[in-house]
Amino acid sequence: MVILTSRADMSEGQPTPEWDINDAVVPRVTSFDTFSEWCDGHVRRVYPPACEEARRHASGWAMRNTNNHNVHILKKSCLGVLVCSARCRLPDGSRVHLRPAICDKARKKQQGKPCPNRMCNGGRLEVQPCRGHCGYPVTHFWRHTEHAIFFQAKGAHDHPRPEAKGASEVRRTLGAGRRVRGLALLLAREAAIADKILTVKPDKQMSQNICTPHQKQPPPLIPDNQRGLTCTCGPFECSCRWRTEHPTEAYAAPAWSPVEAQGYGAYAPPASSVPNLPPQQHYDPATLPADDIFHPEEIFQLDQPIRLDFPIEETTLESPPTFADLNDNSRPEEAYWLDWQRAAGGSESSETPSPELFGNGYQQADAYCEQQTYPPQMYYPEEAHQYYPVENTRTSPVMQMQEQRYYRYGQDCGQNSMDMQSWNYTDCAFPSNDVSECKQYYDAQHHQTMNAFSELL
DNA sequence: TACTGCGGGTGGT
DNA sequence: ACCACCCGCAGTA
Repeated sequence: MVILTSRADMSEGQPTPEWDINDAVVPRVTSFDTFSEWCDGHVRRVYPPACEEARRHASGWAMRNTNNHNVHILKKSCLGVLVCSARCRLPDGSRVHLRPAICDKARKKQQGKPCPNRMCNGGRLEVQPCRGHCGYPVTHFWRHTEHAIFFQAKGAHDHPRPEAKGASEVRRTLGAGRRVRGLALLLAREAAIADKILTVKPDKQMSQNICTPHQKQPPPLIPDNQRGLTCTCGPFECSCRWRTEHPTEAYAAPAWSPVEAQGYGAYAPPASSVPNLPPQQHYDPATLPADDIFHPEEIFQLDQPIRLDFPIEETTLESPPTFADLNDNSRPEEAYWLDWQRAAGGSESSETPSPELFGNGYQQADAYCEQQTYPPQMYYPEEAHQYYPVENTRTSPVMQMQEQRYYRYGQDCGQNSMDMQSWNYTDCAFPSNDVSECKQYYDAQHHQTMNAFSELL
């Protein structure tokens, strides 16, 4: 069995192999990266063939298959994130960011549904498209060889992370049900959800997925930096639960303006560092009332026309259509649902606050290709050590440099290392005549990254 | 019902 | 030529 090592362990002092997903031949590697489902920025990774997540081309981002007419390279493009058209805020200051359905039909059904946030005034769900790659959606590329699975991401997501895939899956899996009552039940269900994820779908962990089994850890139901908090107020009423995660400044962010909210702007993605997760809180799922299952995706099943624009009707203003209202619901359910998506989707992202918290920290994403900010803007300088690791650096596994073996679409062939493809910045989607421009920008940003990083060390 | 991968096809650059 | 994107199909869960 191949012993997998994290890149952090092996990158130091090692030459960086250069390859591009489109290279005719890709290097054969002996060490692999740890799987991360939240890759952001221009990232290259190599996973072992046995890595289940890699085999499934898993991603925390909502990636849909894109036909690139290349049977050897699977291409996926980011669908963005489902947000509230009113950019409403939860009590903790964060915003709604759900996972868009991959299926076009299902995604269209999602759009136009009332924002599940009861505190939202007339907001409706809409897809915030990803424009993180030169104005186009971030793309992921997967390429399989006999000995490795190559992954390459192009572009930096300019939107918050959607809820993790597991959240929506679990909601679906849990099936129809009714309501939850009270915080204890909410918490218990959170635990049950995580338990379900870890037991029923062990290969679909939402947190930092590490291919090495001994490194696999369950996602925290409550982020580490919140775990110490205990309160008895409900998630929507609670004003303390999430506070430690977000500095006060986050709440001083200017109110969202429709004019300037065409997008969230450049999103500073967190590094996918492997958190040291404390033991899970344990709740016995068996204690959950079987008929009390909350069914959040009901909001996507509402039989109402899809609205591409979101006119705010008077009645809407007076009585905002919310999930609770539409379902004769009480507050805790929706609170829980949002809490749920935060807990599930935020298992890793909770390591870093959702970027919408930062308000003016966002940059306008209108500049062509300028949202490719490397490094990500430091919203929390004090946590720079956490944010700056390898995720947005050009990374690659260590190769055997002595006897390079290359694959030509699966064919194994020996090759001199001098023939290695160099990183020629064609990973930028610029047309060929714009590559140099992109390269200059990339170079500048890369140097910026290194300088900033070295200062932090 | 939705996810996923595949592939034909279209339109823009 | 390359790109994003649309659509339908089939297999799967």
